Amino acid sequence: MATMKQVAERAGVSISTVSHVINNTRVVSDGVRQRVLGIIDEMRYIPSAVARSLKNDKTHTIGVLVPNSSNPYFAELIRWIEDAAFQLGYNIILCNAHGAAHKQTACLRLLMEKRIDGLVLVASGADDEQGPLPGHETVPIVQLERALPGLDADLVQARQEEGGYAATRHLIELGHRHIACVSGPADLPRTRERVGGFVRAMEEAGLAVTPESIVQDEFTSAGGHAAFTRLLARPRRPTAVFVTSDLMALGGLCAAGAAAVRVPAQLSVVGYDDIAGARYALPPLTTVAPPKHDMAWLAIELLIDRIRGGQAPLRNTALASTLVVRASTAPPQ
Amino acid sequence: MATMKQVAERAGVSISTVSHVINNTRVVSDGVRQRVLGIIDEMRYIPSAVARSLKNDKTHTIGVLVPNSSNPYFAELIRWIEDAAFQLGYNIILCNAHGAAHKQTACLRLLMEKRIDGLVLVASGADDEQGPLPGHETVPIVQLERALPGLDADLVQARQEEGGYAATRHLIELGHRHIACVSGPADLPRTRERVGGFVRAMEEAGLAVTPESIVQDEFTSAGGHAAFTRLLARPRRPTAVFVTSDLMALGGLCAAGAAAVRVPAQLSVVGYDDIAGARYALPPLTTVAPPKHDMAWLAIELLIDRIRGGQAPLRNTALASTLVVRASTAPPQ
DNA sequence: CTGTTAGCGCGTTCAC
DNA sequence: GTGAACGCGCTAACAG
Repeated sequence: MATMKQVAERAGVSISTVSHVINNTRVVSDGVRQRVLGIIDEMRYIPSAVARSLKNDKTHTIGVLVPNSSNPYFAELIRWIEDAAFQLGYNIILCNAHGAAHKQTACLRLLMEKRIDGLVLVASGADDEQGPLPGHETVPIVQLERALPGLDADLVQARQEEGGYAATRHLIELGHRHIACVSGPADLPRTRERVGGFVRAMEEAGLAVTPESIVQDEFTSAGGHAAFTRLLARPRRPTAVFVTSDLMALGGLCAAGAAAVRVPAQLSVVGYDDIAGARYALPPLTTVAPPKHDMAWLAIELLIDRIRGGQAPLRNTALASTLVVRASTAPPQ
Repeated sequence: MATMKQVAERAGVSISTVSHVINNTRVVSDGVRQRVLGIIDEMRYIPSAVARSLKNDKTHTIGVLVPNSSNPYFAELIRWIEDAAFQLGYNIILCNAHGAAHKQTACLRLLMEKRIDGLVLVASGADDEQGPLPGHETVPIVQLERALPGLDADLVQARQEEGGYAATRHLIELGHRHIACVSGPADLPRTRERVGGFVRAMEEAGLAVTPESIVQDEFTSAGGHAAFTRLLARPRRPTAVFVTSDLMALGGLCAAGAAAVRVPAQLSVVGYDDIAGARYALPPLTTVAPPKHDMAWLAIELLIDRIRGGQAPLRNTALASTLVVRASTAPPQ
């Protein structure tokens, strides 16, 4: 790979002239400029961002650390993050923490070595297993979706509790009285808040929330399938279910189909996340849609502002989600 | 952020001693080693991979360029790629080309500036709009899934034609005679090959493939939905459909449900890709499963071998896919 | 308008 | 067992 020095020699000018031609950082006579540009092209010279980074102390690279990038919800978020970052001149390094706080720490360490300019963190693991984050003091962090207990960093999230509330209200307004909630593991904050919204709506409507109103399982389609299977086997089935994630809800719809329970005729289902698959589920899934695009952009804009030295006080932005009503909900029979 | 020099001063040793302590690259007396390690910890020193890269001409970073990372198929592939790369000591920079060859070129240019050690390329755009790839001469490339016409690089793929053939055979063996194919745009090579397998199986079985046997639309759930809607409105409906992607098939199942066409009783459906959503579709989707995990690992291993200077002749590996039979296929009524 | 030069943080050769 | 010094490719301050 050609270097600036080689280009300079070949063009018969100094290194700095080449540099200035490339960066438009001072006036260069047109003749020289053309000649240099020609040589650059001819030698297929590509400037080294590595050397540039060493000099400027900026890599124009943002780390993105998520629990699992193949989860459709995160995948969609990442796509918008990449989009926003790229348009603003940044690349992203993607890491999966696989739900384990220790792997999260290991990834972060590597990202710090690579001298990322900033980090978008969608935290992994339960709160109580969080270790210290290497390098938090030196690199701006924006937390997405979930706040880590001891971490002083900007936070962009959607109002989870409100979403759970809206979803449950929707079911109540349709006339449902016997409503269950299928949720992921209780040690994940987002899940907990969504369930909180469910409980609030229920109590507000004077509907009882018993321990068996809430069924827990893994935060996956398989988990949703299992939870629904248990739920539907009960002697007294609910007429509606609020599920704390679309992935689980999709698994649930599948289980309902297998059990010959018709949705929404016999059972209404509301999901959460509005992943792409929800729209084409059978029936199309009513769900709570967090503003993924806006969250991603806001997170990146916030982060880049910090990277540029923005000293605004810590921001904690909670965006509103919208209930998307499709065909999986209807009045009870 | 602390530097090696600062650590050295604080520890009262030379820079090179610190370096050797960190890299275990020569014997250091135990007392000094411990002291240095202590200071490193105390100062929260983290070595700079940027400086290291400049020196060694290696970034331990791999570029991953895909059409759209939020597509579940690519998302799953990326997850395995990240996994493999991380375990072998590499990070990935993720870029979306959004199906446009020119954006692909732009991304690649940036990746070259960042001096990625290698590139995993899932090519975007139609063949005829491909421009030259900046820096192909200097950086090893492994193509995944799809070969670019003029590009001499290793290729890892799954046998598309064979998959289309197996899917169609499955339908034929179930007793179907009137089989349609719903495919993505014909200018995408993968689609074309899958359709090729469909045609071969049909002809081999003496079944006519007429122009109207093949319905084309966008490579999305919406496209699949639209294609199925048109297909099901025909006076003489097929009894089975081979769909060239799960995303389209899922949209198709949704359309079938809306048209009150029962799957598989009235219509068998086979998809392609085995994305996570296929397993929990309604009914669970029979589909062709490319070995995503193996493809990702093979691609990364090949790439890293090249990065380390491997001079083996160009490898073109085509892995077998497996037909996963679920509940969306059955004999015709 | 152009050239010279001093680092950026680190690995490595050579000398002690 | 340890240190001094050079250079990776580039930017920017300074000099002309």
